[in-house]
Amino acid sequence: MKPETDLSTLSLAILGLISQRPLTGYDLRKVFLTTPMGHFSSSPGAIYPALRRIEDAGWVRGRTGESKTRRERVVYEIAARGLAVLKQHLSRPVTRDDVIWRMDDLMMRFAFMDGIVGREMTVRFLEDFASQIDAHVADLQHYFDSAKSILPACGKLAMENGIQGYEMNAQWARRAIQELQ
Amino acid sequence: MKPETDLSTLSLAILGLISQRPLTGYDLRKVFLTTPMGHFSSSPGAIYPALRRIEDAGWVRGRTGESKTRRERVVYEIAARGLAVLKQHLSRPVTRDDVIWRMDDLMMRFAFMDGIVGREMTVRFLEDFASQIDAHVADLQHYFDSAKSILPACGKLAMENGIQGYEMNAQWARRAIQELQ
DNA sequence: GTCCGCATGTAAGGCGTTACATGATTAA
DNA sequence: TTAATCATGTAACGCCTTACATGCGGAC
Repeated sequence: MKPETDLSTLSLAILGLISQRPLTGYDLRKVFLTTPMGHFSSSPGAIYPALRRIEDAGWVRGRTGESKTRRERVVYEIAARGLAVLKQHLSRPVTRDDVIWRMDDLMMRFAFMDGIVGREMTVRFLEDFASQIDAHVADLQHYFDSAKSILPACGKLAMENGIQGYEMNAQWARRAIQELQ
Repeated sequence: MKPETDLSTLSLAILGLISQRPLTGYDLRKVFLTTPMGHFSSSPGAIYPALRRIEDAGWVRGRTGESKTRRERVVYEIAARGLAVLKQHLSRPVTRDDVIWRMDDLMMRFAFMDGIVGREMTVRFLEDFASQIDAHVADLQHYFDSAKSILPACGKLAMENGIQGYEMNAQWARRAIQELQ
C-alpha cells in the first residue's frame, strides 16, 4: 500500500503553490510558464486533470463564482488534509534513491518548506541531502576510477559533469545550512 | 510531421550503447543497474518494448541463437539506418528548450559523440550548449533579482541552486572544449 | 535438489504530451 | 470588430512503472 504522501512531482508543485495562496488552474499555468518553476507542464492537459485528482483526494477545495462577472473561474485553496499530506511529504527522510532518481522532487520539497515545516526540519533535510550525496559521489568516483581507462573521451567528460553536479549540490546544501542559522 | 531523429531519452540511451558494441536486452539492464547511466529504467517493462520499437524502425537488428546452448538470447547490433538516425540526432543544434527541459538528453547526446560525429561537431555542440545556458542564466538572474524580495527563504535558496547548477554546466562545457583540443 | 542468476517477456495502470475545442472579456 | 488574453476542459497517444510470469543453467 502506497503512502498517502506519494505525490507526483506535478501534484507536489501544485499543492505547494496552492498552500502559499489560493490559485486558479490558469494561475498555475502562468507560474509554470513565466517562472523558473517552469520546467513543468504548463499544459492544460496536465494541470486540470492533476487539480481534479488532488481535489478528489480532498487536499484542495475549489470555489466557483466569487468574481463579479459570470466568467467561469475556479479558485483552489488548500484543505486541512492537503496541508497534512504536504507536511508529511516534506518531512520524509532523504533517501539515496531520491538523490539518484528524484532530484527535482527533492528541490521542490525544499523550496516549499517555509512555513510548512520548522527550521529544524529544514536543516535536517539539508544535512541528510548533503550526506546522501556524499555517499553517492563516493560510489560514482569509485566507478569512475575503475572505468576511466576504457571510457571514451566524451563519456569520461559526461561522467565528470555528473559528479561535479552532485558535488555542487552538496556544497550548496552546506552553505544553505549556514544561511538558515 | 516529427523528424525521424525524435528519440525518447531511453531509446537514445539504448541506441547509443548498441552503437558502441552489440548488446542483449539483459546487458542493457545491467548497464542501467550498475553504472551511472543508471538513472534509467532498467526494468524489463521499459527496455524490451523500447528494443522492439527501435528494431521495428529498422535501427537495430536482433540476432538469435549464436550461443552454444539453446537458451534464448537476442543480441542486438546497430543497423545502417540506426547509425544515420543517431548521427543526425547528435548533430541537432542545441536549443534553449533543450537546456530547460531536456538536460538529460543533452548530456547523453554528448556522451555518445565519440566516433559518431567528428571532434569539430562535438566542440560546436559544447559552444552552443554553453552559450544557450548563458542566455538562460541571464533570464533566471533577471527574474531572481526582481523576485528575491518576495521569495521565501527556501524558495530563494532553491533558485540559487538552480542558477548555480546551470553556471556549473557552462563552466564544465568550456573546460571540456579545452580538453578536447 | 534447491536457490540464485540469466534472459525475456506481458498486463494494467498512471500520467504527461500534443492537439483540439469552446466560450467570455478586454484592448486596439 | 477583431485579435489577444482569460479560462477551462477533452481525446488520443506514448511511454514508463510496477508487478507478475516463465523457463534454463550452474553452484552448493
